[in-house]
Amino acid sequence: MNIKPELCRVDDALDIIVGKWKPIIILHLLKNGTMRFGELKRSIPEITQKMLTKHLRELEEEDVINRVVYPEVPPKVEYSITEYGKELEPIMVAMHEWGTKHALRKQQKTIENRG
Amino acid sequence: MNIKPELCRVDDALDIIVGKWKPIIILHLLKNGTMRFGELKRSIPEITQKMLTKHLRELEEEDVINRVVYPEVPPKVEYSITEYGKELEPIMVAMHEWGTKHALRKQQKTIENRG
DNA sequence: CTGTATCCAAGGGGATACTG
DNA sequence: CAGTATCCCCTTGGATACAG
Repeated sequence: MNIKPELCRVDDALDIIVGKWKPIIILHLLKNGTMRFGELKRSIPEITQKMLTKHLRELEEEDVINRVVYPEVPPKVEYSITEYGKELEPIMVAMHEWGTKHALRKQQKTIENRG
Repeated sequence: MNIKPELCRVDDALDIIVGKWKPIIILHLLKNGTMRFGELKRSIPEITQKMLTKHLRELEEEDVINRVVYPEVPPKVEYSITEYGKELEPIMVAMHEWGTKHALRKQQKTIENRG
């Protein structure tokens, strides 16, 4: 460990990533590049409009995503990951991998306790 | 991106890491290996006893740390990172690095807006 | 289609006092 | 020394209705 705990910036990263649906929003945009509001909504069936809007605004505020409004009727709004936001990918991958192991581990523990 | 958003396990990792003082607790134990309760408390001056206890219990529950009680008076309790918990280090490092950039970026933005 | 506005419940976290 | 026990506030997020 070469990170000094007192000087650590882990929380700065967590502040951006944490939010019930933020990781999955980021993953969708990392994967697809650009998506419309409704497209995201359909990709994440459980999310409410309110939370999708709120999370998107917060991610935009932190320069993780871009928001482009087309002045049409009906409205069309496209969201895309920024170059900067793309740098979150290694973190996502590392967490996904650790999370996969962890889920497996918990599952095995449950089985042991049953037997 | 080879992670399918619908099958993503990022949240499983976040569930373990998120908590006001959890990252810093993990970093201290990654760095020092083994620490006593009071030693951790002194290393994180702002934390309350209640939250330190709560976070330590949760991390123990997830096998990220070990808790060893020495039956002495006064009591002595030692916490240490598990081998499994050590696997969180790459995530911590990745988040710290991104977080450092992000903090710098926000700082520059503030300066721009002042000018 | 892409949002706002409002109300409400759950729980995370702080302050403080007490204990074996 | 290493915790518990209470009380209390604030934020997060869900449900629902409305709007340009």
